[in-house]
Amino acid sequence: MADMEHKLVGPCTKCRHLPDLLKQLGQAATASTESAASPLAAPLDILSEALPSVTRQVQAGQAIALEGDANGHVYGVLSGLVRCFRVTADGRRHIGRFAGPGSFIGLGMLGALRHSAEAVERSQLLVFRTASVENALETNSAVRAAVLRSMAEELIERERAEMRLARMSSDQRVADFLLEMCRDEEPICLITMTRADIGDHLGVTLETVSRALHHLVSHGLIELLDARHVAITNRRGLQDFVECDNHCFG
Amino acid sequence: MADMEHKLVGPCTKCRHLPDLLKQLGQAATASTESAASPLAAPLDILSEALPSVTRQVQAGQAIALEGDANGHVYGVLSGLVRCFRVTADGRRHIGRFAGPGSFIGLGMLGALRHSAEAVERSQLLVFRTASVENALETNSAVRAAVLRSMAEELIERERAEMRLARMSSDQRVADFLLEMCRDEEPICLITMTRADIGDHLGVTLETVSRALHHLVSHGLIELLDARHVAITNRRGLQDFVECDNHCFG
DNA sequence: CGCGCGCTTGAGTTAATTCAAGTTTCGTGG
DNA sequence: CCACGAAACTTGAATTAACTCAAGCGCGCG
Repeated sequence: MADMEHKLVGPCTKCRHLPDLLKQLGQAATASTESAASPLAAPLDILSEALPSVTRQVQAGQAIALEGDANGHVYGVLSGLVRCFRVTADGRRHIGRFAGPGSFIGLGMLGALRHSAEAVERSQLLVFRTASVENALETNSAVRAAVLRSMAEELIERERAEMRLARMSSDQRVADFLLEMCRDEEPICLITMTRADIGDHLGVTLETVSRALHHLVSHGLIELLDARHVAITNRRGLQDFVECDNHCFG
Repeated sequence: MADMEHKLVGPCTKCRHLPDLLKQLGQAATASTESAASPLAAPLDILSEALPSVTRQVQAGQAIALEGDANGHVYGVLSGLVRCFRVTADGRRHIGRFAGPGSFIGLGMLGALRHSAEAVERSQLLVFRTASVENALETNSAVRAAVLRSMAEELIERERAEMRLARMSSDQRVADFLLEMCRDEEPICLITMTRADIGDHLGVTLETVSRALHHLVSHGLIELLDARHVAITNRRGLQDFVECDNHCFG
């Protein structure tokens, strides 16, 4: 308790007590403002302007869609986080991706949804009709570009995940996952999913995720403020570790 | 040239000596003719009719494109097999996919190619200019549908690969891989890639691939006629094994 | 304040790897 | 056409990374 105190403050409740650590890591909060002026409008913005949609609010843990659904909806994530997963015949779960703000679920689904979707945390969704998206694909050049771009981005995301699964040690998988989740400069990152979620995404057990996180801590690459708050204290080191040969420490 | 001649007779040189096994497995050679009447024209056919292209012949082992290429080409595989791979900083290779007839390489590449490509066996390619594909996307509805369909199919392929990597034992990975490679009814299948290729695709070592194949043999699911010729003697059993809980035999 | 879920940590086990021969297959040149 | 060498494949033995099982802790929620 007492030793936690100096760690607590920032974007969220916990982080508010940590201005020193923030400064020490030297990331200006103002740096993020420039990203607002994006060169290309975000695909989700384009779709929401061009097409009719309804917003939907879902609570943490709530189901959004089920694998096999052919109800003809495409979802855009406005805020929060959604896990997209499948369950195997023997009951194990694989989380194919975590869809954060700006991501789509159900694009190019070719008939039926291939993953179930649940909110990891409270999330806001934009719901489109698949038919209207497909229609706009024919008539609206901006929508076309947005959809193609999103699909290509999803492909890139999957390729990264594949590389992790095929070629990395558990420690490296967790390290790479952290880098993917905490893409912005902000060094303190709130991990809203559980260890089991992370494990089911990375193809390892939840115990292994826990151990890997602590390995990263003990090598000075990250700090765990509490179970859900990770400070990336050495981003460069993390990146090197992911790309490096010796997969696991000591 | 002359050595091509004898290949036109049957599926392959080796298989000609195995008519009894073929009959025994009871797959009528005529069954495959119906697939010629496809409901939708194949994406590659559509592109080749709508766009200018040049054909390119590549020998086994020959490089087709390099990761990072921004030379603006999209490749369609007419015949043969192409491995699409990356090499990590420490020199290990990951084969993201094997592109067979009908597959595209470089669609939706968003700037630069994300994988190098090499022919596994002698292959025929159709080479398009990326710019002309992108142009047709705007003006040609059939091309649009074909490209979207191909991208969606690639996504499905990757998802299957991901599931394998994340959730299957080495025996199951190899079993599922065989099912993916030998999709047609034809029970005897020529595997043109090496064990190392398969291993680099499935995220296991080449020794493990070899062992897994022999496990499958000893459980009566497949037969190895020689190193490269696999007979799927129990397709249903293979499928069950892939979906089943007990990942590995004995 | 207590209960439950999520997280951590340890000990023993196992699947897959690494290393190391040995064998087969294939292509090439004599 | 055969012999040779290289590449691919197989198989075994020892090692190790990750898993399973199990216990204990801590935080948050009712």
